[in-house]
Amino acid sequence: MAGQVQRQTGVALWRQIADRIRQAISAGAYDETGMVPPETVLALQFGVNRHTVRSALAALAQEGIVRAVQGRGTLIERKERLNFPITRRTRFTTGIGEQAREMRGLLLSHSEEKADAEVARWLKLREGEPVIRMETVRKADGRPVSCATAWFPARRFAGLPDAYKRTESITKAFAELGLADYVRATTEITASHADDADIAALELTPGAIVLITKAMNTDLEGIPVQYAISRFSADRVQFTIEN
Amino acid sequence: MAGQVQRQTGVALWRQIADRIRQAISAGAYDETGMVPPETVLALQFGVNRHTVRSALAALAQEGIVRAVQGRGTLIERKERLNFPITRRTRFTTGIGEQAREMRGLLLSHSEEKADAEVARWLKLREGEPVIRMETVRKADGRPVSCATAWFPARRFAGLPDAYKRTESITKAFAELGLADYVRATTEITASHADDADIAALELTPGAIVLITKAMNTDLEGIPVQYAISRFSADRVQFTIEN
DNA sequence: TTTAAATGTCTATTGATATAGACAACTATA
DNA sequence: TATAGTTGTCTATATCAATAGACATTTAAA
Repeated sequence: MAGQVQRQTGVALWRQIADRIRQAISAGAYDETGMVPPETVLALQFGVNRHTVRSALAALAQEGIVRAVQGRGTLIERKERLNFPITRRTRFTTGIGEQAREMRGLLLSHSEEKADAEVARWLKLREGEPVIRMETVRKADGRPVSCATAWFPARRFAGLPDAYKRTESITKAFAELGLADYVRATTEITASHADDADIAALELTPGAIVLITKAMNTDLEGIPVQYAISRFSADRVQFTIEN
Repeated sequence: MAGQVQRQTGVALWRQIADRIRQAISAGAYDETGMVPPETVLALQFGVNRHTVRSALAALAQEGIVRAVQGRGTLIERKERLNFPITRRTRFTTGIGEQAREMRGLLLSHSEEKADAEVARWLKLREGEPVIRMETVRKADGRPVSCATAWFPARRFAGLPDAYKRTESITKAFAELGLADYVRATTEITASHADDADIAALELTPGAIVLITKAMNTDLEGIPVQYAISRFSADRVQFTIEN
């Protein structure tokens, strides 16, 4: 963990340091001891005052990632960065399945609406054709991993929101409606700062980074069945593309 | 662009606002006028003082995204994002080629060294075997798009840095050394705040976001020929994965 | 039991961030 | 040529972020 923090960027040093330590933890940098280095050592490493390090550690403690014990040190409570493979067979639950005990997809809201230009383009519909929109949050072991807005052709998938609410899985909901299999056709990936909706849905703090995917799934005949914009906490997730 | 900014989170209000405006610009929110709303309007929208908005706009002006003209308003200068497809045949030059007139890869430095554990794992070498390391910056129409550190098996690709310096392309450099074709095997994608090296190499400002890829290319027999860590300006680039 | 090493708490000071208000300077247009 | 609307600059004040140092408290090991 080399490299210095940056001053006068509008991002407080304690927040930059918190982000770096969080990342180091999830990269397994402190696995041998199960503890973060002492505050004085971190202060030296980052070239800041011990109090600044303490602010960073306090923020991580607030997130439940570390726990300070007077006299002993600062213990690591939790260390995750989920790996998310993107392939033709990308599925949220099975993709992350082995890395977490429990995986849930929660339906926040849904509605039927007319496809705007963008949705129509991705789903290969005409503008104005009916689509189902679903807002979802996906959680691994109770921790929000991503929030998504997904669109589906309404004529083909009436009843999808109900099935999703029951099964908490797109794959299973599709299966209930007679679509046994589907494949990931296209994924676009960008990154940005979290906006208010992200901060609320993913339990982030302002200034956090989100990875954003725009993905289109098709059935086995290449007909689009889903278009989704998903937003992932960059601290908790990475993507892997295997070609 | 509704929603309020958040206070006392370690991220300065002016930076949150700059991020939001940058995003709104790239989403085309102000395409009709080609201008950002007046400072007083933005201040009202975000619920902050006009001076805070001015700090945000100053940061965006520094990035070259807007330009303030006294008496008229704040004009939008730039709102583009290069698309970078990731496939088995991912190549920097041909991938972005159509979206820019000129595409160059510049060799900053190179050296021969012994593979550390990570490089050895990716290139399927034994730790300590000789590898060539190259630091490069890739530019589209003179604008830095990414900087990369790449490793190659030294025994197989002696002379690669020279060939790259001449051709400004990995594909062509490989070809000169007798490797006619290669494929992208694996790509990992994460995101983070830009560090000092990124800021210098990519001409960014502190607080900017970088998309980070760790990629491995193999020859047609599946033998690794390159491992590279590339850092892209998130404001200028997006990735597309076609499956 | 002592001691070293770690976190916890307090005071004080400096610089960055944010607000508030007033007014100057410039642009486009009525 | 006024005038409304916009950005630019200045002063002043309050709060947050960061540094600095001193010392208390707790833990684990010598």
